[in-house]
Amino acid sequence: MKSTIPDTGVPITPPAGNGGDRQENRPEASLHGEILLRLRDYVVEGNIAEGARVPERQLCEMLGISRTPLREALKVLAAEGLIELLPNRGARVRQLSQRDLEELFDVMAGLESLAGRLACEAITDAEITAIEQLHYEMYGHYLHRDMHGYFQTNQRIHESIVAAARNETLKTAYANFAGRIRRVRYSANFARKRQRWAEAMREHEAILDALRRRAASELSDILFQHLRNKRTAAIEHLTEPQEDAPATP
Amino acid sequence: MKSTIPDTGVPITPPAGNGGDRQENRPEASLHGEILLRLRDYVVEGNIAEGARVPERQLCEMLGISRTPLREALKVLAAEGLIELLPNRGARVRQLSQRDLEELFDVMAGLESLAGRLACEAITDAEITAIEQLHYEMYGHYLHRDMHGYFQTNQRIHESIVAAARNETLKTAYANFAGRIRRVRYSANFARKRQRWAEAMREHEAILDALRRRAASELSDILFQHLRNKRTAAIEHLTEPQEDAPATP
DNA sequence: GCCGGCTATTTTGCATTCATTTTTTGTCCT
DNA sequence: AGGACAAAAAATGAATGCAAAATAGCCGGC
Repeated sequence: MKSTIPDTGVPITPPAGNGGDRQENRPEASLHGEILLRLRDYVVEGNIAEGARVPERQLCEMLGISRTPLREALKVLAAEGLIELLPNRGARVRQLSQRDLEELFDVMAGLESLAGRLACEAITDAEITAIEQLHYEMYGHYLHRDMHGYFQTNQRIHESIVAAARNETLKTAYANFAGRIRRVRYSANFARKRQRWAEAMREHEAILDALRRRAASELSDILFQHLRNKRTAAIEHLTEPQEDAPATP
Repeated sequence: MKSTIPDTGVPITPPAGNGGDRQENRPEASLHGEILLRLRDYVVEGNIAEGARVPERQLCEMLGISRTPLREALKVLAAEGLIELLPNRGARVRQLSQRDLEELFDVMAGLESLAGRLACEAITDAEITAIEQLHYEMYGHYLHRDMHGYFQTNQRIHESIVAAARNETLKTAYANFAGRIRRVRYSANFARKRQRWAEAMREHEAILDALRRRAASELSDILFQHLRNKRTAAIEHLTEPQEDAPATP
């Protein structure tokens, strides 16, 4: 796997003194960065139908910019897996097949499983307490059949675990994959089955228990299985959409 | 988290019939795709010093193209984490701190751990046999103190496990993270310590054993720990570079 | 002699323009 | 009327041009 770039004979070397360089990390500073953030949200929120062709022209006037920064943002979104770029035929919102979803869920499961493992090494008692708090809050939502609140709190719990892993790289990757799935989650709220719901609560209790004991391997297993079950519920839901549980008033 | 894109009132909908659309997945078809592949290899192979500023101008004439496709490729590489783009100050090869490396290794560990878990569900006997074959081959390299061959075969084993997981999404993510680390691996070949080497061999045997028994959780644990140990060896190596084991004749 | 401010040059960011490719539309022929 | 071909229209891909920011070079001051 050798690089095919013509060697100019001029080795590229650093400017000899860039150790304590300031970083200036503000993606929204440049226009393409701004565009990237807005477009990403726009896509993740499901404003564009799956597989819909998105003419650059139209997006340009929507955003009030020229095509150059837009195209740069599109390339990045494609790299992130949110859209796909067909040569000479424009950008489309990526169509997720059932298989894609399964794969995504499994990867998410792996990442959360990892997060749990790492969290056991670094999490503080205070953080555990905070998660317990969220857990009770979620339990309340469960009792009140408040799906929306339940999901929101559930997400915060999982995010807390990821945060406790003290790994920014993991956190970023997690956010990326979560974004890809969120598109689907927006249109279809799965896991509405009562039975699955109760099961999830029990699993969450097991998670907390393992976390308290800092049982890394065990927590890793539980988290993986928990996400695996979520996956199953999600796929089932997509296959035969309707179920019980009326929408909250 | 609401999108900030001005709503033109015109909902974007798909062209009503794009189910069996042909896909045409050839990244190298377009120029920016070609550039992307070449630049990525170029960076991964370590041809540019860490933290080196890379003027667009220079890269353009190196590649014989204009700035537009180059800039698009740079944006993607930045999204992949290989380089970073400082606003108004150009692209730099991403400087990996020790912490970054630790994080990357842990994420890799998580992904391989996941791969092992999934592989247990889907791997065929033939695939296991193939991995055993690689294992013996690697053992030969070990006995002959052939570091290069050892590493190469080692890598093939790990790739085989990932492949056996039957998850393209995972495979892609794995390749991405591997690329980020490979940069470092190119400049510094760690894990040269004899003791660590022997340990790694034992771990590999345990991996094979668990794989044969399709013991998912167990394999997951072993793989994670294996990568964790690799991480430790790598970090140690970077801290105090030299050790025993002379270069192969 | 060294540091700080000012100007000139370089470099980046974005818009615009040019060249292909694709898609659409219109026409002709069967 | 329906389909095939061809030309027009539109969209994408890449190059160029222009404004703003950053870097470097220069001069003066201390």
